[in-house]
Amino acid sequence: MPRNQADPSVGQKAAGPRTSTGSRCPFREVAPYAPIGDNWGVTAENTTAETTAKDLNTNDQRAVRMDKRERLLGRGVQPFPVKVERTGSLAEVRKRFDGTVEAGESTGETVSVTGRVMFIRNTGKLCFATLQEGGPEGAGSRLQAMISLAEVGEEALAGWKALVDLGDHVRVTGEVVVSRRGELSVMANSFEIASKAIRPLPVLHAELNEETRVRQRYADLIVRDEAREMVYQRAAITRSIRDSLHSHDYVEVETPMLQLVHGGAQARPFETHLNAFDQDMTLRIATELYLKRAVVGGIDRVYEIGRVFRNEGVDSTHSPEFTTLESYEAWADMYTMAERMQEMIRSAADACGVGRQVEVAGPDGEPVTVDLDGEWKWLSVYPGLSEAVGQEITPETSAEVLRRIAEKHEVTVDPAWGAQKLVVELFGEIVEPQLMQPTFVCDYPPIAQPLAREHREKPGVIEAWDLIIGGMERGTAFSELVDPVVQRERLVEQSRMAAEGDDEAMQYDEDFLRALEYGAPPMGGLGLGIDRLVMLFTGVGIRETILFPLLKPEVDNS
RNA sequence: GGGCCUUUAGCUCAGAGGUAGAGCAUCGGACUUUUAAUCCGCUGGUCGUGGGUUCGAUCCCCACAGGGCCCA
Repeated sequence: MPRNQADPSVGQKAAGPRTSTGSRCPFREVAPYAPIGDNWGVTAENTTAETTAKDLNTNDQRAVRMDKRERLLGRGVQPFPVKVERTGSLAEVRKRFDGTVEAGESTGETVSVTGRVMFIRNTGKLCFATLQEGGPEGAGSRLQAMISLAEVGEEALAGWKALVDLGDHVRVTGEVVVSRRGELSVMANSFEIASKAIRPLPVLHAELNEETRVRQRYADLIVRDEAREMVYQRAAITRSIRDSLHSHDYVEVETPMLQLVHGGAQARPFETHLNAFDQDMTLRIATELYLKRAVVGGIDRVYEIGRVFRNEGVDSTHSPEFTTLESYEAWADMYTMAERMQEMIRSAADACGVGRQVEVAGPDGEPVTVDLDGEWKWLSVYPGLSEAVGQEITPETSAEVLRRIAEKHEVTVDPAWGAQKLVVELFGEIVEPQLMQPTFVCDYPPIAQPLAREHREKPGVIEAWDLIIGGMERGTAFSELVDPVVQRERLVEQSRMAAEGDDEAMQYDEDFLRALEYGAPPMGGLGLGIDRLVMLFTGVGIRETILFPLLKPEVDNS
C-alpha cells in the first residue's frame, strides 16, 4: 500500500508548503567526518535494554536485520541517512594508491569512501570488510575497510560487530593503508551505516539459479560482474549504432507505440483500450509505417530504436517485447542498406569490446568463429536451396516436388502451403542454420514479405535481403515499395487474410496509404534486432540480454 | 502444442519407501592483519501445490503450477 494512504500526515506534508523548519534549505550542515557518537556504543545498560525481543526468530534473517534497524533508530542513528558524505569512489582510491605503498605501510592520506559490504571478517579487536561499488563498464570495484579497536574505541567496535551485516552500505573514513598481507585498505577512524540491508545477500560463492537471476535481477547485478557488464555492453552497442547512423546524417525519432492500426510486420498484437476515446488500440508490432510517413514528409534519413510488442511465444530466442532498429533512407536501395548494416555491426562489435572475430555455437553445437571482417556473401534463395538439396529449384518448381524434398529432409510442412511458402520454409530449415558467416540472403519469393517490391531485374522474386549470422536472422532490408497503388492492393489482400482468420495478417492502414499517395521517394529500409545482435556478441540467451525480462507471476504459497 | 529435465533451510545444492543433510549465511562464544578468515557451539524445513497407492510418501503414480532445454 502506498505510504501516503497508510499515513495521512505524509500526504499533508507533501501537499502543503514546508513550515516545520525555519530554513528553506533542505540540507543541513553536516561535518563530513563526524566522529562516532556515543550512540554506536554498547554499554551495560543498553545491552540488556536493547537486547532483541525474546520472540525474535534468529534464523529469520530479515527479522534479525529489522531488529538491528530498530536498534539503530533507538540509538538515534539513521539506518537510512538522507546524505552520506564521501571524498570519492573506491575506484579512485584504488587508482591513486594501488601499487604505490608497501605492505604494512600508511599513506598519510585520509579519505571517506562508501560501498556495499560484500565480505566481513571480524576478529576480536580488528574487523575487516570488503566494500564493493558498481563502476563504469559494470566492473565492480572493491576496497577493504579495517575497523580497529585502537582507532575507533571499544564502543564503536562493538557497534560495528553487532549492527553491520553483509549487504549493508557503509561509509568509512580514515587513512589509506596497506595491510600486512598487502591489501589496500581504509583504516577507519569513523564509520556509519549508509543504508541498512534488511534482506540478506545471496551467497557469493555459488551462482544464483537461473530463475532467481532473472526474477531478482537486482540481486544478480549485486553478485555477478557479468550481469553488470551486460548492461554496459548492451548500452555500448546501441550507442555505437546511433553513432554510425548519425555519421550518415540520420535523425532519431519516436513514433507511436499505442496505435489504432498495427502494421509493418506479420505478428499478433497486444490489445488495449484508450478510455478517453473509448477506443480499442494495439501496441505496435513494428515502427515501419510511421517511419515511412516521416520520409514522405522529407525526413530523408530517419531511424528509431525502440521496443515493439508481439503477442506470441516466449522461449530462449523470443521475448514478447524486444528492441528493434529500423532506419529508412531516401534515394537508397537494399544495397545501400547492406553497406549501412555492415558498418553498424562491425562498429558495434568494436564498441562492446568483442572485436571482429566472434565465437558462436555452430550447427552441431561446436564453436565456430564468425569473421566479421571477411566478405559478407550474397546468397540467392533458389540457387542456395538448389545446391543444398542437390536439385534445381526455381520459382516454377511445383509444390508437389517441394513437398517431396521436405519429406526427404524431414522438414514438417503444412499441406496447405503453396510453392513459395515451401521454398521459404525449406530454406529456413535446411540452409539458414548452416550459414555461420555473415550472409545476405536475397531473392526471396514474394510471399516471404508481403510489402516488398518486385525485383528490378529478376522475375518472381522480391528486392530484399535477410542477414544471417551464426545460423540466425539478425536483420533485414528492402528496396522499399513506394507505389501506393500496389501497396493498397497488398494491404487489401492482407485484410482479406485477416478476415479469413489469419491473426498475423496486417491491418488495412488508410492513413499510411494516404501518406504514400503524396509520393514517397525511392528508399531503402533496414531492420535490425538489437537483442539478437547483443546475443551474437555475448553468446547468451535473450533473457540475459534483457535487463528485466517478462516472466510468469511468482506463485505465492504462503 | 509435444518430449525431456527440474522445484528440499535465507542462498547454492546432496539425499533415501520409515518424518532430512552439507557448505555459506543467521544466532551465541573465542580471536588486532584477515581477505570465500579461522575455531567452538546452538538453531533453522508444509521437501512447489493437490490427489492417489501404501501400515507409512518428501521419495512411487497422476494432475496442476513455476523454471530450464529440445522439437513444432
